[in-house]
Amino acid sequence: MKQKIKQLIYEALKEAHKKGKLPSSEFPDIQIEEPKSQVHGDFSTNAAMIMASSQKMSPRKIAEAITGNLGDRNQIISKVEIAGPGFINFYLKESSWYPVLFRIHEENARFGSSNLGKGEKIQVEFVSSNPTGPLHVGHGRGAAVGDSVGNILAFCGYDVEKEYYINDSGRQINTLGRSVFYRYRELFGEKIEFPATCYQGDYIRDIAIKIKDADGNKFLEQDEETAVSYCARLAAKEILEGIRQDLDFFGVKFDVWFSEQSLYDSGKVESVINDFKKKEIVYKNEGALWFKTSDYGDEKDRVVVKKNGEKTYFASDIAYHQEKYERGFDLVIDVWGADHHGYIPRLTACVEASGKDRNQFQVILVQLVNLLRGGEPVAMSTRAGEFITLKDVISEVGRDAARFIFLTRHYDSPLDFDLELAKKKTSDNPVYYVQYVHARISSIIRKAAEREISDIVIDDEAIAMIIQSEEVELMKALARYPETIENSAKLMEPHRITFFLMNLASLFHAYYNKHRVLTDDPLLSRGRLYLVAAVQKVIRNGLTLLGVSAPERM
RNA sequence: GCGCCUGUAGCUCAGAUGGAUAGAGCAACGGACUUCUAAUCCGUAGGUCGCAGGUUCGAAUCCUGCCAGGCGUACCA
Repeated sequence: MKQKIKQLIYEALKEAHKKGKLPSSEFPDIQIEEPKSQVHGDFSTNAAMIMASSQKMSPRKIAEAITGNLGDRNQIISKVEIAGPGFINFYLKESSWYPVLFRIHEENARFGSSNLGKGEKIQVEFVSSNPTGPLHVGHGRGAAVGDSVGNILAFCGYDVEKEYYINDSGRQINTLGRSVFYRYRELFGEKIEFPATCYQGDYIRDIAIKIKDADGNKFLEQDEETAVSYCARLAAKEILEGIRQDLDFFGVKFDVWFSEQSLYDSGKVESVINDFKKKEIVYKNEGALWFKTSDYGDEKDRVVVKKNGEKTYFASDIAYHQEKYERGFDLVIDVWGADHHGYIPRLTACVEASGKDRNQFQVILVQLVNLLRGGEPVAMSTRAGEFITLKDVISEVGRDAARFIFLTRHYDSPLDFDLELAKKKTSDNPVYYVQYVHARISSIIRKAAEREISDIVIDDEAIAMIIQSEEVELMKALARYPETIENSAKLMEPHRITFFLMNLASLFHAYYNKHRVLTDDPLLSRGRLYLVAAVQKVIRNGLTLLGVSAPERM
């Protein structure tokens, strides 16, 4: 709709110039806005004000030249006025919104999709939690954001792959193995002072018990290194399986599970380091090998190989990100917890060193989640192994509520997640508010079927019945959906969709309370049913992008 | 110290690329179910957009400085 108005204005500008009303034929990019207040029309433009200096005319004179030459072939405008310093306000006819409804019914689940991405290959990597313990709430937020961003980008014509990076190599895995091994020995009555650096959670003991049940005391007789390494492999596999299940439970699916260890096994890490040596962007100092990340804007250089010969986590990260581009991605998006933000410059450096542009790499930093219960912080001590896992949260509040709440904030701001609030089935809880719209409309459609108006079809007479101001507001909101999706994709901000849905829901509930859809007048009923069914389709469409279900009944 | 993020109603937060009188929800108060689901709606009240300058027709939004909070600043992951 904005585009249509914009086009009309440009045509008017050309026309006015042809008639000699405007001296310059240079027309800048004008903006069409939806005024906050109804008294300023359905749309307004600042075109006249922007052009004041280039046309060397007063804004009001320019505005007159525009309005005087406005053509309206499709008869969508009911009134145009010039207001304030030179705004031009457009008032549209109710009927100008009807095509939006036609499109929604025709495109249904595809409404709002686009070819913005033109098939560009994007990888979204998220969660990527170490397989040393279960997922917690923070991972849940990352999962909800990453999954949804992936959905939205795919909807906008990008070729998206979702990936989970498994940190199954290095010291933390060794620590995991030792943790399990100590618990295992304890099971045979050995008194062990359990190191504070080891993982404390009960799940470690559970794995030890499994090993004991399967293999008995076999590992007590082997040398420690072999036993630890076995425990590590088994525990990591076990925990990763749990993570997969939790994510599945949360409705998050990955296209690829990528193993860090595989980068070592294939020699990729080694070859990247050699490559960097050849390019002389790494150097030796005090026995360690450093990457000159400061040449690429990092505040200082970073170690790739430690003095003791061990490779740092950064080493495999360099290899990993290079490998991503070799798979043909035009853009790589990493979703990280905000506490990792110091890592961005050094990874940007490695992307640039690999010959890629720095804007082919983007990081979404998701802020912390504070878990509350009834307004009080929930004690979370990883060290003592006392924490509420993502699985606990989902079991308690439900998948839909959890996912929706994670997306009710810009990822940039910290989120308070209140378990009591998330469980509440009232208007405090926005999920149900939105889902309720879907259920209510489903109910209306069922009732309509009983009255044998099962086919939601439309004709000119029926649709012409849609004239109430609440109905126009609904249509205006629906018309905004495609641009909401587009902005959400461009900025990678799923919460824009969440807020759109809450707003649409609010308009619908108000309408529902004021007007009946099914009335004694069949024509009116058909028209309203058509409108309401469009609302339902858009609600379902949006919820799907967020990974939330759209129930028929509640 | 340096870097990143945040500061908008009592609380939790929206306000992309500057637009007209800054918006929701919760909490408070008062109303609406013989009618398609009251998990809903309507109304009232609530503001120095952290502070101070600057840019311009016009600033919550852009620039500078300051204040407050969070996070980071490892040969940890």
